[in-house]
Amino acid sequence: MPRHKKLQRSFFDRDTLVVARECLGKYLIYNSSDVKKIGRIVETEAYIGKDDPACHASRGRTKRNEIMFGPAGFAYIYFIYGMYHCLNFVTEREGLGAAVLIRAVEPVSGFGGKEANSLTNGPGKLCRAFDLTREQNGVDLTGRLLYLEDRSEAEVAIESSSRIGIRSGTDLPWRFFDTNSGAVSGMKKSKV
DNA sequence: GTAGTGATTTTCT
DNA sequence: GAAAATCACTACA
Repeated sequence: MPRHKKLQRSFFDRDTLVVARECLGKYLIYNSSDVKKIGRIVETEAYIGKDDPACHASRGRTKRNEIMFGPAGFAYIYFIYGMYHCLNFVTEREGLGAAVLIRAVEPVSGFGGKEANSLTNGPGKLCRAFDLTREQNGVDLTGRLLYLEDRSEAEVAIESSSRIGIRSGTDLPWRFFDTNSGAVSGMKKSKV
């Protein structure tokens, strides 16, 4: 059985909630100039255009969220709060406007020797650690630069809760995280 | 220890 | 002009 299986576009081209849940435990690989950065995904959130007031796509297609309306398997990276970026995986069919927000990963390698959880335990922080900016917006997740690997490890203990950091739609339990990881976010006292 | 607010820029109304 | 899928720092108990 193949140990390091690169995820194909068919992985993303499914129900957003399923993709969000199955992203946990997968490995995010980013081949920047010379350094190969690897992180294990431990926390995600689902954003689905229809019926989701918190989704950027819920108020129609704009230039910023255009990527989300495209085909599955691409990276949607947006700039927020003047200083941070957030990484998403576009899911489902073209024209729907759905994506999975990557909220936290565990550093595996490529982070200057100091692989501390505090480096990547938040949407803005992990983008800073991976050096992701809007230049990577729209990158093909099945290409060579940025992709996911399935390393068929032991099953992940998954838990879900309401999403963090949004003002509407907080009643939807569309946040998924690895209960055994010490790298999940939760800025303040986000009670579960 | 917890709680609150400022930073800083893009994007949309 | 206001809000935004955030984070870090400060104040106070």
